Amino acid sequence: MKATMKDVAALAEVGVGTVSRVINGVKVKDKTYEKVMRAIEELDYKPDEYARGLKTNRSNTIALILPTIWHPFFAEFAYHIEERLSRKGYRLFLCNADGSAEKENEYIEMVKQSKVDGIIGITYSDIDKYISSDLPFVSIDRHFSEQISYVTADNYLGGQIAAQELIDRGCRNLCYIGGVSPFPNETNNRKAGYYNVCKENGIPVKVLDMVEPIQELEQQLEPFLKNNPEIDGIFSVNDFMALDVIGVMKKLGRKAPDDYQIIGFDGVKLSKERDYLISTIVQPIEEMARASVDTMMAMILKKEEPKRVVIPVSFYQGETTKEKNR
Amino acid sequence: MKATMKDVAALAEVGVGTVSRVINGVKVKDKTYEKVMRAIEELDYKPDEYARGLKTNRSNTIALILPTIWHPFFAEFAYHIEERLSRKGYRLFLCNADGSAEKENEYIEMVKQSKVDGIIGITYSDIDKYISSDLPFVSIDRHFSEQISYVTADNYLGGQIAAQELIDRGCRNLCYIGGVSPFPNETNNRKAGYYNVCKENGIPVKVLDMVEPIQELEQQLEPFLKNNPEIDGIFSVNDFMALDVIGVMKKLGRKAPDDYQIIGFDGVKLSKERDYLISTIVQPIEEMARASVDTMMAMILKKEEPKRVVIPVSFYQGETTKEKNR
DNA sequence: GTGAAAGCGCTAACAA
DNA sequence: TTGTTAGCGCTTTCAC
Repeated sequence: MKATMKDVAALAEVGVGTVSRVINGVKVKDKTYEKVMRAIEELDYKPDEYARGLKTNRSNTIALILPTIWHPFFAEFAYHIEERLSRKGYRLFLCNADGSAEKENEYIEMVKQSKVDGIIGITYSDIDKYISSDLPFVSIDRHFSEQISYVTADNYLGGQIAAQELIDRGCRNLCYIGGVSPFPNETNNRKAGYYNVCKENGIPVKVLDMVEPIQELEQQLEPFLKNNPEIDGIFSVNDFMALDVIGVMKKLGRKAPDDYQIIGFDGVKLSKERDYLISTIVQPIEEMARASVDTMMAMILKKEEPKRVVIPVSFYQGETTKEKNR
Repeated sequence: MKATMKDVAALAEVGVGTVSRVINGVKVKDKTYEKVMRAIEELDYKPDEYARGLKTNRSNTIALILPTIWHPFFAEFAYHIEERLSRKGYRLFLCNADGSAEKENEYIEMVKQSKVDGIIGITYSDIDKYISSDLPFVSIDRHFSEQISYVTADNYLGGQIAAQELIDRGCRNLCYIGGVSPFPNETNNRKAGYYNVCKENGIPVKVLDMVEPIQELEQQLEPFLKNNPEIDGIFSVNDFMALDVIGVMKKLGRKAPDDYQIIGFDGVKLSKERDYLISTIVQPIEEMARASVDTMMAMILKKEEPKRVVIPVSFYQGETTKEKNR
């Protein structure tokens, strides 16, 4: 039988209010504290979070809504979020929206009645309408309105860096390969930053923008790459896309970094111990997770206003670009 | 202001008990049902899970304890677990134990007072001592005692298949590359199955077993591979290890599948859409997740006895083994 | 500094 | 079939 606060109070010969005070770190007489702690120990008492939550309307739980945990970028993000939350005594609800706006909203609804203290979300649909303003919400990589906090990597800067690094390595015919989503998102900024630096340097830049969700990727990629053999530098919207491009190029008998150079985006790693897969613009995922949790905590604990956090990115020299000449 | 059951009862002009019945699907008069539903709609009423949990001692929440979500195998597993649980109206607590027995136990403790309905765990320490027998627990890939359910892939079979496939492809000097953990686990069976098939066929088999946690992997791998140049077939304990072996072999100027052949284990994919990385023994992760959730549900809902589930594995022909001659 | 008591929103037993 | 009511285990006034 699980011990309750009443049992503890009885054994320690105090009132339940006093036990509650001890649990919550409210000052009591040293002697009383001792007695209560001994009783807690003896009975292996653990406060019931549900009874507590019913009273206080707090749950020490954050919901994390992701497109899918089955992707190294989101998995790493979730890893860091969990790590920081657990350090602060918070639990994590994991929610895979699975690319469906419907499931995103279902989760929002579910999570509301689950009494979570806040939501951290990488979401693609128009979620802001469903967020009540009193539930702290931190959006990753997506800017809604002034009412909603967001944390994002500096995508525009990333595009700029990618262009500059390719140019510095001798590329003179650049291209961008990405997708267009029905929902506005930050990846457009990657393209814009890239494009502008190309223009400033008078470098021609071709663009392949595929409509998402992307069907028959290879059938779109192959003719584009075949018809534009002059391309010697590629920036792709993310690392996975870059892997696909590399695969198609291999079929065409071209190999990076000798025959062309390519830079991805994200800085995906298969696990903590493994390295980046290719040359890429690295998003500092751990920092983003830290910023998200800090922002969340500020909103929950100090009732602070929503914040906007933009975090710089950096270039990682992998095996798909040449060493830079100095 | 959030609506409570009392508000709904008042608006519908019924008692709270009736509202509760409607919510819980207990039969009431059609007319009454209508009235209550209209009031629920009108007030946008959502039952408070905490009040409900306090009363019923159920939470509709399962804890998933993993070494780390930041690994494609665990991420895929978590993905499928979440998917199936959410379909059944359950929520998922994500817990990264991070390779520490301490953190595993902390989570067990935390989760107990969080009133989860059950725990699904891929754990490495001696967790069984801390599991009270009344909390449903499903262990993945690890067999504790008769009191505890487990779901595992058929690791022994996987080892056998790996040996047979290598032999069928003309390999005559095999080796196994893996690690030894201080905690007993199922990977030993992979090795045993492999080893036995080699013996039965009179094929010599070298073994490199590194002590976990593995330090300076390359410094152990390189001399072993260099000193045993006759090796033409390798089975490694998992896909990541295989990638490391492939990396070192590349340095030594040897390439799969022409210079040697290698088979991994796990069937890791970077994401749902992407393919397996190498030739490998595929664990049917989705099936394992399904079996785990089904077992959990049977224990929670029907109070069934613990179960033992072993699921077959299969070979995937990737680019690190030759086509089989027929 | 501490105990007594009200009540958070719900379920389930009981009575009608 | 339905309404009334007693708590689930805790926090938090309010007196003392």
